[in-house]
Amino acid sequence: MVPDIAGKPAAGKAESQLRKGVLEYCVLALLREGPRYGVELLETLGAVNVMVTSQGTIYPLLSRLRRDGLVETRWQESPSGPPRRYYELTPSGHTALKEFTAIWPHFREAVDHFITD
Amino acid sequence: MVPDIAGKPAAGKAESQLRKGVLEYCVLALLREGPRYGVELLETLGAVNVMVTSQGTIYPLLSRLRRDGLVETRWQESPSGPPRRYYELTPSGHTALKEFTAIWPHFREAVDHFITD
DNA sequence: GTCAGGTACCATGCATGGCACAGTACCCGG
DNA sequence: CCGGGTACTGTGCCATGCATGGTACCTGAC
Repeated sequence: MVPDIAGKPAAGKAESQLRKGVLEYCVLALLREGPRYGVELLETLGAVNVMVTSQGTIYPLLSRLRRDGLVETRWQESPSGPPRRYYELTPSGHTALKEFTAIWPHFREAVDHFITD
Repeated sequence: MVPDIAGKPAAGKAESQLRKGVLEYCVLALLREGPRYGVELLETLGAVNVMVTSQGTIYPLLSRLRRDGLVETRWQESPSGPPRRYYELTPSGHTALKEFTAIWPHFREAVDHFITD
């Protein structure tokens, strides 16, 4: 067993719920710039405080994306260490990402509207 | 049985997941301006497209808020129709709302950061 | 060699929260 | 007294983040 990334011990309940349904699209967005593998995605997301997450979140998420045909994968040797599974956007993945980027601004402004009196 | 608010037949999967963990605080935010009852909250939220939801969402949510001590309620007669249960923020509710409004900007910008290349 | 430690991946089970569906109760007008 | 509108409640499903507990591979020290 390996303890998850050092950082903070995972955020509060609210953050966790916020990530639901967003993490998926953040991952898709990262893949827009080229193939990435699991741990790499985990670290890139973790670079932004509020998106810190764990392997227990990322891998099931990536499996779902693969199951739903939004990404494709291929194994590739690592220069040092075990082989890595690289994830890559499919056309469906691009479409899903575009749909989200279209919705997100509306959602964001809706929340702003209610939160800021 | 009563069909839910006319409007659209509920949005897509993505919207539904986005609402998770946000709806709760939108409701708290609305209560900041004074006591409101269930159907009223439902309509106010529904005025913003992306927040359209149903009784099946609102009432369990309100029950949770009450269970967790974030709101208090009192019954009040309606000028026409069955009595209404009015919801009101407790100190805990105010605190929870403030915590969320502190987190939300970070979250919003994190998503923007990833989504917009 | 072999073995400890780091890297990378995977599977199971839980809690949460939105939602569909179904039901109850009250009030009014005809 | 009864149909329709208003308002509230409960149950069960599903998706998702997360904790937990692995497995497998590689490298370097000894």
